[in-house]
Amino acid sequence: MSGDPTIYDIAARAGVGIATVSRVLNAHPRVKVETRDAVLKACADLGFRPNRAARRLAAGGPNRPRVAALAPLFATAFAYGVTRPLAAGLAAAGIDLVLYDIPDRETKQRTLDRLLGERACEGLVLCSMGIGPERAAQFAAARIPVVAVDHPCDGLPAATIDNRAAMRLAVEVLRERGARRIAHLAGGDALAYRERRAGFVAAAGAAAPVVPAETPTREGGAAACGILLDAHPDIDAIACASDAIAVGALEECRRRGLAAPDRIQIMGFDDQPFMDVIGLSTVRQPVAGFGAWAAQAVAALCADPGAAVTPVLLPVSVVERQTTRTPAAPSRRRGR
Amino acid sequence: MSGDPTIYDIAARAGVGIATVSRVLNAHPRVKVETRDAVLKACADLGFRPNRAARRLAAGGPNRPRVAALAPLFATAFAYGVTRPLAAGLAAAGIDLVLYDIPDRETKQRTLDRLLGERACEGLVLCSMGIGPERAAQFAAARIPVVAVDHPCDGLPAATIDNRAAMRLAVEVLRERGARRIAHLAGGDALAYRERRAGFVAAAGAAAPVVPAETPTREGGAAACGILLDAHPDIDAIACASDAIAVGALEECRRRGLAAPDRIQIMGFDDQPFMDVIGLSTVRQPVAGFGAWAAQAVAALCADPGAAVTPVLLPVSVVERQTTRTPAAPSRRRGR
DNA sequence: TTGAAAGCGTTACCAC
DNA sequence: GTGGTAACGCTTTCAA
Repeated sequence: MSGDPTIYDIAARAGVGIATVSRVLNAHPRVKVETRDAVLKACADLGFRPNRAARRLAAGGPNRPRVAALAPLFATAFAYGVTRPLAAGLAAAGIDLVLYDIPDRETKQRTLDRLLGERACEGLVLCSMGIGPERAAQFAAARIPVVAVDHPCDGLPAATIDNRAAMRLAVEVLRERGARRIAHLAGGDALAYRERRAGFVAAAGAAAPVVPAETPTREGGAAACGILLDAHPDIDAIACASDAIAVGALEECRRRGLAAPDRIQIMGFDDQPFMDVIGLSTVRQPVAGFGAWAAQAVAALCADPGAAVTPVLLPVSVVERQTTRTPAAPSRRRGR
Repeated sequence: MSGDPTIYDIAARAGVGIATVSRVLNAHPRVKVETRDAVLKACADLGFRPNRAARRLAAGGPNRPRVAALAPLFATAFAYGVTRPLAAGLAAAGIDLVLYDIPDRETKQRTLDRLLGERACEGLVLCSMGIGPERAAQFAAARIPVVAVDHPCDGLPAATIDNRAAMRLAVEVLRERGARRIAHLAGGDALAYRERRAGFVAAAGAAAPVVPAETPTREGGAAACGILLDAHPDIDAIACASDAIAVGALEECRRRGLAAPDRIQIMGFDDQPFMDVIGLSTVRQPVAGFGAWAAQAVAALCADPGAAVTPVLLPVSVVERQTTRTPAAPSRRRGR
């Protein structure tokens, strides 16, 4: 009576053999109704749940690999943009995808502990997050390949963009469109946001105003924008750490009667769905490319742990729409 | 040499015992380096992949339930809106979520076959799709609880909305706002779309124009809208089967110089993120509610197959924004 | 219709 | 360090 009940417990309680219990569980045709009911009752009484591992082992099904993906599903559409091609790519490779929403650091560590402790997966995809070297060593020791996406990680193959360069590019475009006093609405602690911020400082100078949004959401963006405009009413352009922040900023500006792009120019980051109809100029990043790369990379590594997976630096571009001034016709500007 | 290689094969090839192979695989400290390398080489040579079921059975880890969710991840944000609370709710219940993207009928059947054949899950969530009675019987026989979301299904607990009534409500609102010649841009074969169409016909009459979009996307919506306007230039309102279709229609109308809401009113369906900033009037459905309900329902059923799970009919409401005429101030209208 | 017993591929304990 | 050898919990013949 220590752990979960097994078919032996059920068999004993129902006064039958374990083979009979198994038959009942598998809806085998030739079982007397009374015995069946007795077994079912015993199952219910004991709260019996068949052990999946034992089942699969005995039944001899295929040993399908499983990949765990950790991502901050959050409010943002980013993780979803990555998830879809990931799911599709893994399915094509006959790999199951177990999705874990990681809202905070603690959940992340707990999830990683579990994955490791229970040997719950044959591969790991990290979306927008990294792991320390000890962790990486643990996974290496457990022979579980790990790849990262949207976040570089020492020693792990990763698909990333150059967030600094991307933000520098955004600032340059804003300048070329006539902006003189550019500010930055930063995101949170995530590395990508910190890099974007660093890129902004590098391009706009240390004196340029930077206001962090409490959360990388519309609400956070609007609030941060309010603080920014109160402190620096003369700002004429805002480079934002994400589209959500940018939309919030845009709303706040409208609320204050500051027209975009004439009075103030606004640049987002991501190019989420519908940003084109909103008319937000933004830095486009290859969201689907992240997912596709991760699927291919982790599948290759699962198939052959020695496979050579090359990290990639995906290209970004700025898409000029209605929140930045027009140089000529709306165009797409190449990135780095 | 019939199936996959086992540790016995590795042991034989490396000239060691299976216990040693196991030690190597688990990064046990006390293994001579040479033996370790020999084992590793044998593993590589034979392409050995440890059997997860056997591992877990022997290691005696927790028998964590697994729930499979089938959803058309598609272009729409709908499935994602459902997925997040589902992932969160299941995680809280200690249940793993395996996500399957179901782009078409064939994939669905194949996936269900696999799930059943391999007994790959302890619970199933169907998003925006149903299963036939035979299927349902198969899952019942396998004692795998199934719940549906956004799609009613005979004999299965489901969370749904009344799509007919919702679309009738949309038509009514449009009428109250002065629309006289209302048309419908329909979605695909999915039941929800068919119901919405039926609701439209019921409210607007069989003579009202209905044009199906090739795909329930912006492109599909724009194309269908073009066809509609060519055939019926006098239309003054369009009730759309989804937000994506509505946005496409809105774009097409703008392209033709038809101003919304003055010349033509447009109503969406879903209330996806950012529809408020686009200003689309739409029928809001409780996307997150679907996911939360499914998590709770399937978790309850996993814990106790006899649990009473009540189907729910979630409320909808129409949100009036800038693509419908204003009655007074923009307001939220209660649904049914 | 049912029971006994032989695996399924690992892990882990116990000797050597 | 390393090799036997019991488990682990279930499915599946094979007889009865």
